[in-house]
Amino acid sequence: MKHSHKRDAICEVLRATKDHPTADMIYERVREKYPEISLATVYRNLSQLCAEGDIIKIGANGRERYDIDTSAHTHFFCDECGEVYDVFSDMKLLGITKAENEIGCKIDTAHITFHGHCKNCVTKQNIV
Amino acid sequence: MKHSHKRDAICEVLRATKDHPTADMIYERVREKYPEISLATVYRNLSQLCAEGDIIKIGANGRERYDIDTSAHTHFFCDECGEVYDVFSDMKLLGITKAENEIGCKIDTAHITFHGHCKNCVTKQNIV
DNA sequence: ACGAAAACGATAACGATTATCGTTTTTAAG
DNA sequence: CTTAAAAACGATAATCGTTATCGTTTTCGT
Repeated sequence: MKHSHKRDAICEVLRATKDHPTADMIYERVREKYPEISLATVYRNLSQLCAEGDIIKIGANGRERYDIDTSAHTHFFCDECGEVYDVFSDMKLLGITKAENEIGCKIDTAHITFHGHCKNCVTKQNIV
Repeated sequence: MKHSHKRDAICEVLRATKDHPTADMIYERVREKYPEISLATVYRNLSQLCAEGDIIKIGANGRERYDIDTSAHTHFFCDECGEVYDVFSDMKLLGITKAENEIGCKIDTAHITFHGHCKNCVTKQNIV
């Protein structure tokens, strides 16, 4: 729960945005305050923050993104511009028990992600 | 739709299994028929097959896996042994329209993946 | 103030994937 | 069957995101 100055600055960057930045986006933004910071430090602290449950990692085609909001919510990936948005509406998934019975497993979590076109990209399409 | 011999062999490997192999698992298996095949050829053909919609890629922590079953189904990832299983039970997700309204987007697809412990690993835990 | 522990920066290493390029195989037309 | 163009190939270099190493610096508790 105790953070170094640079680790704090990384959290600060994450708190200041809703765009789910990648490691090097975070690196660039922290450099405004700590121009000497190393990319290794960013990665080291991001791993640590994940391990301690302070942030979450959301994988998107080979590139990890980070979110400081660890509450239960869903992510929407725009396939046009690549942006990632939070969705806080409650989602209900029916059929989990049936799935567990089908393959005899114990399902701990169901990960739901949406893909499509965000507000901006939908209107852009309308113009074209 | 027309395939080279090696591309056919890759499809054959995928047709013969339900374990969603990674690129180098496929490489090893195709080598039984074509010992001289290059890993590059495996990757090249997998990309092509994906682009043509003959197979699908399912990303799992930095390592891609491939599935020749392109019908709508869900995947279960065992967090203990790393196996990936198919789930064909129908799933119903309620709240998509609410989510679209919340952020003003057009949701094309909802990706659902399950995580937990598979049959084998659940029983293993009981012994311990 | 001092020693241990934690954090750091630079950079090498890593693993998965993609790109390059010269050679071989397949295909289609004559 | 020959031939020329297109497609596919193998070897390997390159790329990209991430992790590991290591010697130095900073922080923390006493």
